[in-house]
Amino acid sequence: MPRPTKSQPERGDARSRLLEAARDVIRTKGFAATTVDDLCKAAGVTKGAFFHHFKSKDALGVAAAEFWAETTSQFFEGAPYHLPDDPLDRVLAYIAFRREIISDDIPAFTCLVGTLAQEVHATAPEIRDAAGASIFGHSETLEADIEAAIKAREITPDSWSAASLARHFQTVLQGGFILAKAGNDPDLARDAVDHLDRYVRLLFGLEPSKGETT
Amino acid sequence: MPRPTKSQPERGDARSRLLEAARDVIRTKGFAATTVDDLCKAAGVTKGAFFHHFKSKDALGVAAAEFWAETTSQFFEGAPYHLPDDPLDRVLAYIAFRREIISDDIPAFTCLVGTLAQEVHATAPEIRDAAGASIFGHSETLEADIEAAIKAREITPDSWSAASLARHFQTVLQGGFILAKAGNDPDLARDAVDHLDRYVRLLFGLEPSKGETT
DNA sequence: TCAACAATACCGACTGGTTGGTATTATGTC
DNA sequence: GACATAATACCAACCAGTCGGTATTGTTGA
Repeated sequence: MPRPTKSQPERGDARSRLLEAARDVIRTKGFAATTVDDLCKAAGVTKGAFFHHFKSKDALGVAAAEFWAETTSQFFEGAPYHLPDDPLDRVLAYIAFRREIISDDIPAFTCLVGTLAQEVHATAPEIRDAAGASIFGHSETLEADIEAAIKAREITPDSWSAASLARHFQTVLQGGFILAKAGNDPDLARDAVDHLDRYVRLLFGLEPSKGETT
Repeated sequence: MPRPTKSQPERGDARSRLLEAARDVIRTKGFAATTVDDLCKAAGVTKGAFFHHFKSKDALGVAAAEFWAETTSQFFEGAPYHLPDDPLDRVLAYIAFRREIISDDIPAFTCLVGTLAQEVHATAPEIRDAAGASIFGHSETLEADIEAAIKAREITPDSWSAASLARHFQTVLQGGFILAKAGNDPDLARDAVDHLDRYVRLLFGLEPSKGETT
């Protein structure tokens, strides 16, 4: 008897299938333009299943943001940029990693919660706050390494903090995603990350990296 | 006989009233969540007027992006950051100006075409391209000053160009808008601009600015 | 071990309201 | 009266959400 495959829906996984569908469809079409039927079709479930697991479309939006926070934090926890002994090397490895995972498919590398926050910031506070928690929660995971790098490299920030710089990483990434979408060109996101790399090296008094051709 | 006021609609201005309404409503609710009736109500016109001037909702989206491009380019042409004699001073004055115009009302200072591009990048190429033309058209207006600053300050960019740095200005601004929305706090956009200011000063070998408290 | 029951998961037809868009008519201007 | 502009009335498609019902899984007690 063959084990059930992932594409063959199995009883009990409708909720997670819907969340995965939401992650993919909303990044492509946006939240408002995505219908409940779109999500059901993409997940291979019916409307009954949808409203069994989520009391409204907005509730799915919140759950999708939370799902994104969980899955991405696991993904980044397991990523190799934590390996270097030197904290600044870890910070630069994070930036290099973020550059590497920019693929050719725009919806595949852009940020669900950035999209959600942009779209619903004034109309659906619960979704906005869940999206914000994901973004700022992730930036907080960078603060310790930045703080350690400041100490290890013996620099004295003029008027910025580890927390502020960590948030700026997200700023540049989110902005890079917008430009990539506007220009329909993933290279624009890569350019953004290259400038971020250069900024951090300048802040810490390092030589510029060689590999970039912005 | 009193002159007609702006709030009293006059024959012939339905189109521009709709474009102004689109600018304000779409920045708040997003494009997909904004209905044609929303726009008619905000503009004080009827549906007949809407579809007289725009053959579809998407056509209005394109026109709104073009309207944004026109009005913002006029706004920035008339702004005082062009006054300094030194080109790098003009570049830094641009950044300072962008910081100044960040108000407390998020929809009032965020970017219509960034919102549009994010939302419709994969579903409405005409709107996306009109939005992209606005963003990249604006960044191109900065290139001459950056280029002149490179020459005047006799620096040799390691692997960046004036065009790439000009685009990065838009990256940081767009990203700052996303974080401001996600955190529901305009200060997050101001922090982004402060980091951009610091980056440019570092690139050109200047001392950090004093006034910031990021 | 197994019936009896309960809880959970899921299905899909249906509904009431909304949406983008159209057809027709009215009005002001040259 | 010809033309652009704009108001009214209307429509078919679509939307989020409901509801009655079924299938599967879990629990309980003898």
